[in-house]
Amino acid sequence: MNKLLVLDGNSLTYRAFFALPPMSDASGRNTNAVYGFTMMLLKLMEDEQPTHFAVAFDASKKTFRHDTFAEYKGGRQKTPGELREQFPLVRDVCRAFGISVLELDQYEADDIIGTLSKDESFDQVTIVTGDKDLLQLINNRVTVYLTKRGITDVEKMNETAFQERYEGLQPIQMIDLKGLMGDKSDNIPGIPGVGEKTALKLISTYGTVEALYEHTDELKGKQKEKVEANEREAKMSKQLATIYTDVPLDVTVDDLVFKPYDASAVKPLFMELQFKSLIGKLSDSSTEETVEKEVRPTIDLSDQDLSRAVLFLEQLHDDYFEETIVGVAIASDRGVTIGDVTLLQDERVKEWIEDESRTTICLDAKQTIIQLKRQQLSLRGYEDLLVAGYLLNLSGGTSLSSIASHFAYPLEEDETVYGKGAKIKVPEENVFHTHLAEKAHAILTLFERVVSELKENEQTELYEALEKPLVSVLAEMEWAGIHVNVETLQHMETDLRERLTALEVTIHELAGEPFNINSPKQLGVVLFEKLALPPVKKTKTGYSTAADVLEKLAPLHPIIEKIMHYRELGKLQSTYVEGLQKVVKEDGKIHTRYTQTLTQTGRLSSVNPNLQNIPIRLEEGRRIRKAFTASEPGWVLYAVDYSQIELRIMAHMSQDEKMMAAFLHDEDIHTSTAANVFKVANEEVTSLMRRQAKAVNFGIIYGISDYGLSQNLGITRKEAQTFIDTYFEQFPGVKTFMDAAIERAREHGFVETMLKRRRNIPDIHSRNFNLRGFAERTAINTPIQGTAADIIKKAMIDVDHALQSSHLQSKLLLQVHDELIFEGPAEEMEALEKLVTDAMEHTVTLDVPLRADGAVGTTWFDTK
DNA sequence: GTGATCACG
DNA sequence: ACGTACGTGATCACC
Repeated sequence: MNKLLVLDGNSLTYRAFFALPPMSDASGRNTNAVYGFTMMLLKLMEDEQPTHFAVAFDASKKTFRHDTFAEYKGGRQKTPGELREQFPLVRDVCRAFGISVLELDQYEADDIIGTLSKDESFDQVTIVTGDKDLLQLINNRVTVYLTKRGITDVEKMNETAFQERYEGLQPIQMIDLKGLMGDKSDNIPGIPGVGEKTALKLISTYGTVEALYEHTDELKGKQKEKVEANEREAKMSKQLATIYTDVPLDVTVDDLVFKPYDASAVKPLFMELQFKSLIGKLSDSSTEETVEKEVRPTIDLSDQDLSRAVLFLEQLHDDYFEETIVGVAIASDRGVTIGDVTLLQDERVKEWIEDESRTTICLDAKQTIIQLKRQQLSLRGYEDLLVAGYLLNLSGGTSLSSIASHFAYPLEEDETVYGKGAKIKVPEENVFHTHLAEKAHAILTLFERVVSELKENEQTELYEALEKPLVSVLAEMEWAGIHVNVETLQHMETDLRERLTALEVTIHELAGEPFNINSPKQLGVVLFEKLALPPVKKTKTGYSTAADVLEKLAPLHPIIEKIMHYRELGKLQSTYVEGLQKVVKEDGKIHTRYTQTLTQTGRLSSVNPNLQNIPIRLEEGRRIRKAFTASEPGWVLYAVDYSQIELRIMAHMSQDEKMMAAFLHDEDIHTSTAANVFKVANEEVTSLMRRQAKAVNFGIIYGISDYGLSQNLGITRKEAQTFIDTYFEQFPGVKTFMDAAIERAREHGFVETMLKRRRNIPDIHSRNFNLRGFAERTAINTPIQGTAADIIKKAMIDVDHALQSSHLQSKLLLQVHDELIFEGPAEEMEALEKLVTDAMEHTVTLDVPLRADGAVGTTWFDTK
């Protein structure tokens, strides 16, 4: 059986050139496109095992198509010199493998491929290209492999796949489709205003362009006009798109026979091109022993140009306290060096990393700093692509791939290279090293682009003075960790286990049967079917058994109270008592990781474990905090939080007179709000009035609605609405501020914080009531929550500077949104308290004062 | 992997 | 009439 493999040389070389970072050989020739093409070649030879093999190239001069249409392929970007000079090398590689190189004056590679594909001496023909035009050649003998993103990945298109993609059309109808829709990249005009959708419809109705023009009387309106006015263009476009299959090739089938290649013929060329890692892939096993394992550095580490270069440390999972480094990439304008973790111990590399006079561009500087610390290396001058990209508030989150796609930079997904889930692994060396090189090069290129977009947004200072310096502050906090007394947790575990077992027995007795209390489904059946309690609320999947529902049911059955208690203790046990013990490291500490590039508002988040949601509201849970202590004998903890920071920001931003006055007079804000809303003196405010005013104040920050407030206070919507109306009457500045925030979002499509942090709010114009309502509340909440985040971040940097220039040993350990937790020698506490509260209260100046309150304790529990 | 629940600011 | 409070992460059950 004859099997022909034919490659579109131009298309694949172009693809490789743009997909790979620059590479060069010893004599300075560019080789990235040759390298990519060669990888593809090796893979195809192995996968396809062809009996015949050819690579077709475009003739460099004009083709017969230009006689038909002078502007054919007009408006194309000139081929860059760095690419043009690589074509001869690509041909050399083909010849070295014994593959026929075909090109012919006046014809394009497409036509040569078309002609070969029609030769019935081949039982099977496989065409590899990035050009969809070639799909017209598909039939039961001919398959087209289209290149996808990346180098060696292809999409295999046979008749079935084609019809699936093009709604039942025959492959040959591709030319009719092109006739109508044209092709921008080849400058084929088609019919203006007709795109893929319309073209597909017309061709599936009439079959061909010619048939369409015999039935134009069946068309209507604008479409009829457009089609009729462009008959000449459509027919010419079809002609241009038609691949010519009678090229006078002077090769015979026998000329194309492909035999196992002679590795000794290829090896010298690979040596010359410095494709050392590819030599190992050649089929002759005798060559393998001579291959050096390491990828040869293409850049010189002592080079001056490395004053700004990328250092990228690859991990398979994100926990940089646990994960090993699986690969290292160093990239500059001069090229890329790839290695494994041992590269970091190379003396030249070490010196380079620790050189304070230079800047290291990182994808994730905090990850890099911590991983280097684990290797006893320290990194000072850094840039952080993810942190910078985060500030652009791109849709789809912050990642290398989202930043790449924002700038239309092609990059293979990690998932395609490493796999996902349980099967995630480092692929074979070539694929892996290519991917590392691509990523490192992407980081280098994208960083500059992000920086210039930040400048356009006036966010340069936000990055330079806030987010960037915060990275190393967070790294220090994470590295320090917080000490946990595991014995305390063990005692709680035993105690809770007994109480949970007892509760479980009681609940099963009350239910009359054993069931899994932790299963909302089973619990729903017991409560609402067996015990016939009234279902208050439903979820998508069934009855709701959430806390607010249980609260309403509590008076109806004694089991409810037990379940509520069981839930409370169960949560403490599994999430905190057991969960925290699992993440205590050998040093007796917990090292959380802060995510600086996740939230939509600018807050941090904390993972593995989350130390920003340690219980405090309920006494039972609050005891968890007894396990958190200082790390040295004689040291204590100090916790300090901003008092009402969000409402103070609201007062400042809204300039509401009454609200500002309350803070300027240092009044209790909820009492003051209550006095205004209920129109009584401050002294006459009852605890119920204060509680309700507090709920209204929270509602204000969240972008209030009558429904939300009524749910929170357990009152009717009407009553809630009355509260809101009275509130806005008393605080008209707040109302004006809220309306203005929504208006700003409508006008600009985004809202901003005090320090120019941005959040895009596309849904503000939605016709969907829900989405729009949500967007409006976001427009109100984000500037407030986000400004609070700006302020505490700035305070952290100020505190860090103040501590560094002091004689104090105290360290910042944790941040919990509006609260900072420190540890230090007991005798330092007075000085620390002064230094910290001073920095926090004066890091920015608002039109109302900022207040920070703190307390010292031997455990976190005691800092109250 | 998703949804429900609940811990925090 | 519509059906929500803003922002997170961990655990469990269940498909």
